[in-house]
Amino acid sequence: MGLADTLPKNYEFATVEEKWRGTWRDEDHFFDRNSTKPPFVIDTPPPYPTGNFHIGNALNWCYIDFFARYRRMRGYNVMFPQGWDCHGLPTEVKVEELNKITKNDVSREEFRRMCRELTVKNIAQMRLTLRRMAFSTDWSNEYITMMPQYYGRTQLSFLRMLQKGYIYQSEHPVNYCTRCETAIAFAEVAYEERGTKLSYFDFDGVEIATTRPELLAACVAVATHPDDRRYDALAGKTLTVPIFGHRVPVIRDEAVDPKFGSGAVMICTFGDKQDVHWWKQHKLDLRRAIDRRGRMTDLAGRYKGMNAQECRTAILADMKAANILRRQEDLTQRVGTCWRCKTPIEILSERQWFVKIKPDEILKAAKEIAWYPEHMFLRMENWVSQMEWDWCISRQRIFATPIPVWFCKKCGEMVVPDEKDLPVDPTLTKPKHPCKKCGGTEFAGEEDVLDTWMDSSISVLNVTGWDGSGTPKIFPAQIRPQGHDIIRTWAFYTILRSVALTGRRPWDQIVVNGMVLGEDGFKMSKSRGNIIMPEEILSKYGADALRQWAATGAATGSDIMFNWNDVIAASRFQTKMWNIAKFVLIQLEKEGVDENVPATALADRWLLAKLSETEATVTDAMEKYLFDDALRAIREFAWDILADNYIELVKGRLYAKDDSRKGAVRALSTAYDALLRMLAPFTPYFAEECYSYFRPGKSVHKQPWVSFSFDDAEAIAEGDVLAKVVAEVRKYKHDNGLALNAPLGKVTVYAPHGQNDEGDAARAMNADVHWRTDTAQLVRVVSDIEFNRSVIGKTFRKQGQAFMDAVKALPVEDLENPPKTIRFDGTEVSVPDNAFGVKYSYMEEGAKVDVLSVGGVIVTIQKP
RNA sequence: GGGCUCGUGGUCUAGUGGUUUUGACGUCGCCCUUACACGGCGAAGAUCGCCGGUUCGAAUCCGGCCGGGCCCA
Repeated sequence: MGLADTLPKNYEFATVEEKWRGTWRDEDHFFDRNSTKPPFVIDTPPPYPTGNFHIGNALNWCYIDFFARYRRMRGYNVMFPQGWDCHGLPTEVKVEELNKITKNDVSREEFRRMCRELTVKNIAQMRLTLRRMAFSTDWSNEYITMMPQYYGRTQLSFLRMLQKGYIYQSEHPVNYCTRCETAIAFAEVAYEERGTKLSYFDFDGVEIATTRPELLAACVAVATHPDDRRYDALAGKTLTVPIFGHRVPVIRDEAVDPKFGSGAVMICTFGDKQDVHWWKQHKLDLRRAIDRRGRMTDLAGRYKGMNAQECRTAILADMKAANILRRQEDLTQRVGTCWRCKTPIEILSERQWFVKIKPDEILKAAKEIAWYPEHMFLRMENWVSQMEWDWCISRQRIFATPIPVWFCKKCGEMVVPDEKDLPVDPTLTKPKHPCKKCGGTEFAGEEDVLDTWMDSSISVLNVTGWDGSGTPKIFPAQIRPQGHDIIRTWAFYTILRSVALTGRRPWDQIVVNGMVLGEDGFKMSKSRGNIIMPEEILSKYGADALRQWAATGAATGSDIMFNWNDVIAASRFQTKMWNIAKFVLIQLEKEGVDENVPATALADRWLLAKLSETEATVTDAMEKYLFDDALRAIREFAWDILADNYIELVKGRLYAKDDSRKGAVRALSTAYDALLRMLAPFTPYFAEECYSYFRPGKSVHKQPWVSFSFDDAEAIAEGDVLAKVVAEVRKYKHDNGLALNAPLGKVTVYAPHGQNDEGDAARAMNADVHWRTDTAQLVRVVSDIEFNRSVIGKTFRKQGQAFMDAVKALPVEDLENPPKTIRFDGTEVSVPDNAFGVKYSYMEEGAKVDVLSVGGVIVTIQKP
C-alpha cells in the first residue's frame, strides 16, 4: 500500500491536533540556562486568571508563539514563560459573590485562602486553552504571583525601592473607590459618560453652579476667572457657605471657565482633579466630608452617615426649602469610575504609599527600546509627559502582596524585615528585632497591601532571575509583547521598576498588538453581545485556523476585527495545502528524490527562484514581526505559484516515466520542505502532520529555519512569461468555448528569449508548441503606443505631454525603431531609452491565425 | 476637547509617488481534467471618504473637512 491509499482524503484538524498534542514534549520548549546559544527571553504578559483565556489574549499569544517558534528555528535559546497575575479585586469580588459573603465576614487569612483556591482552579482551566492553541510555552518557567517565591520578590523589590528613596508614604489626595474601599491609581480610573444635574444655587449672594451639592460641607473656596468683570467686587472677600455656615475665601484662577454655569465655581476637597490643583496652588484648607466607605462624616453635620446620593437629595431639598435653589439643568459629564466595579470614584486625602515617578529616566529607557510598530512609542511618551501625581501603590484590600513593614507602637518608627525573611505578612508576624530607635517591642503591622501592578511590573525581573544580588546575566530580556491598551500601565510600570531596580531598560524590543474588535467593529463587550470565545473557534475550525486568523487579520499593532470569513479562509488554505501535500508526497514516493539533479527546465528554475524570493520576504517579515506579510507571502507561493501554476505545468513530466521528471520531483521536494518549515510557526499542528509523512520520525519544529537561495532573475522573467502564456491560452480556450484540455493545434510563441520548457507548455495546453525568437513570419501592424510614464515624467517634466504628442505624430517605421532625437516645441531633444513601445496586431500571411499578446510576447494559434 | 490610528468593489483587506489598484468572502457563467467541487477557469463589481495644495504624475506626500476605532482629559 502506497501513500496514495493510506493518506487521509481530508485533513481532519480535530484528530491531527489531538494526536500531536499527545506526542509533543514540554521539555522541548524549556529554556536552557547553560546553553551557548544566544538567548531570546520573552517577557510574556501574565494574564489575570479569570478562568477564560479570551480572544484578545489569544491574539497576543499567537504573535508570541509565531516569533518564539521562529527564533527557535533560527537557533536561539528561547524562553517563553507563562505567568499568572493573580492578585486583585476581580477575584475578591468573585469570591464574595460565589460564597455570598463580604470580605469582612471571614478572617483575612480565610479570605485569602478562598481567593487562592479560586485562582488555582481558574489557572488550570486556562492552561488547557493554552495547550489547545499549541503555544510552545516554557512550563519550567511558569510563575504565579500569589505564590510565596514570587511575592517574596515583590516585597524584596519594594524594600529596595524604599531604600533608594523611590517609595514614600504621605497624605495626599488619591482616587478612591468607596465600594471596593480602596485607593486606586489613575491608570485604573475608567471614564464614563453619565447624565447628571447641574444645580444653580445662591451662595451667600453669589450664584454657583455645581454637579456635587453633597460636597457643600467640604467647600473650601469659591473661584472665578480673573478677567470675569462680573465678580470684580468679590475679589479678596470671604463668603459664608449656605447651610453649613463656615466662611471661605473667593479666589481668582485662570482655570475657571467663565462660560460654564455662572462662571463662579465652588472648590471642594475634593470634587475632582481640578479641585486638587486649586487646593494645592492656593494652599486651601482640607475638609473631609466623605469617608472611605462613601459615608458623610461628622463635618457634614446632620447629613452624617448618609451616602453621597442620599446627601445630595437631602441638601437639594433643604436648599429648596431655604429658597436658595434657583434652577437645575441636565448635563452629561465624564465621570471617573472604578475600572472594576464602575462605581464613581471619590478623591480622598489619605495616608498612602507612593512610588516617585521620574519621567526623564523612564523616557530615556523607553527610547532605548525598539518599538514595533514604532508609533506606539508615542503613546508612552504622551502618557509619561502628562504624569502629574506619583503612583499610589497602597490598596486597602486583602488578596494582594502585603506591604512588608511594621510601625513601632511606642515611637512610630518604621521597621522593615530582613531580606532573608521574605516573604512576610506583617499582620500575622512580628519583626525579629526590637525597634532600633527606641528599643520598643510592640509593633503594628501595615494592613495596606500592594497594587497588583507592583507584582506584574517585575515579571521580567522574575523570569530573568533577579534576586536582588545584582543584574541577572540574561537581563534585559529580548522582547515584551503586549496590547496597546496597557502601554500606560504595564509597560510604563515595568520600565519604571526596571530602571529603579537595575538602572537599565527591561527589554530590547517591544511588539505591540491591537485590540480584537467584534464582527460589528466595536470592542467586544457583554452588553454589545459581540463576544467570540476562542474555544468556539477551536471547536469549529481548529487551532491552526485561529492562529492564521491572528496572523493575517491585520498588520501588527492594528486592531483586528474578528471575522469568521478569515477563519474559514484559513481553514480552506489548510485543505488546499493538504491536497498539495498529498500530490507532492505521492509524486515523491514513486521514486526517490535525487538531490543532485540540476534544475534545468525553465519551470523548475522558475519555481526555485520564486521560492527563494518568498523565503527572503518571509524571513524579513518575521524579523520585523509583520506576520500578515509573512503568511500572505507563504500562501501566495503555495496556492498561486506552486499549485495553480507550477504543478499544472509539470504534471505531464511527472506522469511520464523518463528522466525529465527528476528535476520536477526535486523542485517539488525542495518547495514542499521549505513551505512546511515556513508554516511551522503559524500552523504547528498542520505543518507537523505534513512533515511527518515527508520525513517520518522527524519534527518540523526541530528543523532549522529555511535558508534557501536560488538566484535566477532570468528564470523569474522567462518563467513569468511561460506561466502567463499558459494562462492566456487557457483564457483563449475559455473564451472560445473550448474545454481546457481540448487539443489546440499549433501554438507559436514569439518570446524574446529561447525557452527550455522541456515540453511543459505543450502538455499543459495540449498543443504543438513552438518557441521562436524571430518575428519573420508575421506582418506586424502597429496598433497602439505604450508610453512609459516613469521615464517620460522624469526626463521631460512639464513637457511630458508635448513629447508624447510628438511621438504619436511619428510615422509608423519611427515608432518601431525610435529615432535618436525628436523635435517638438521648436527644439530637438533626444529620445530616452524605453520611453515608449508599440503594441502590435499580428497577421500571419497565408495562414489564418488567432493572435494573443501576453505582456509584449506574441502567441499565434493555428487551430487544427 | 486632546493624542494615536484608520477610511480602497456589497463586506473585509493589500498597496505609502510612476504605466491597467491586490487578494479573500459574496454574486454570476463554464468545468466533477487521475492532489483538491472545502476545487479549477473566467466574468461583473471601486469617482481609492470629501475638498484644496505640492508634482510632469497622487490611493500614496502636505493642509483642511467629514466619519469610524482605540487611548486619554
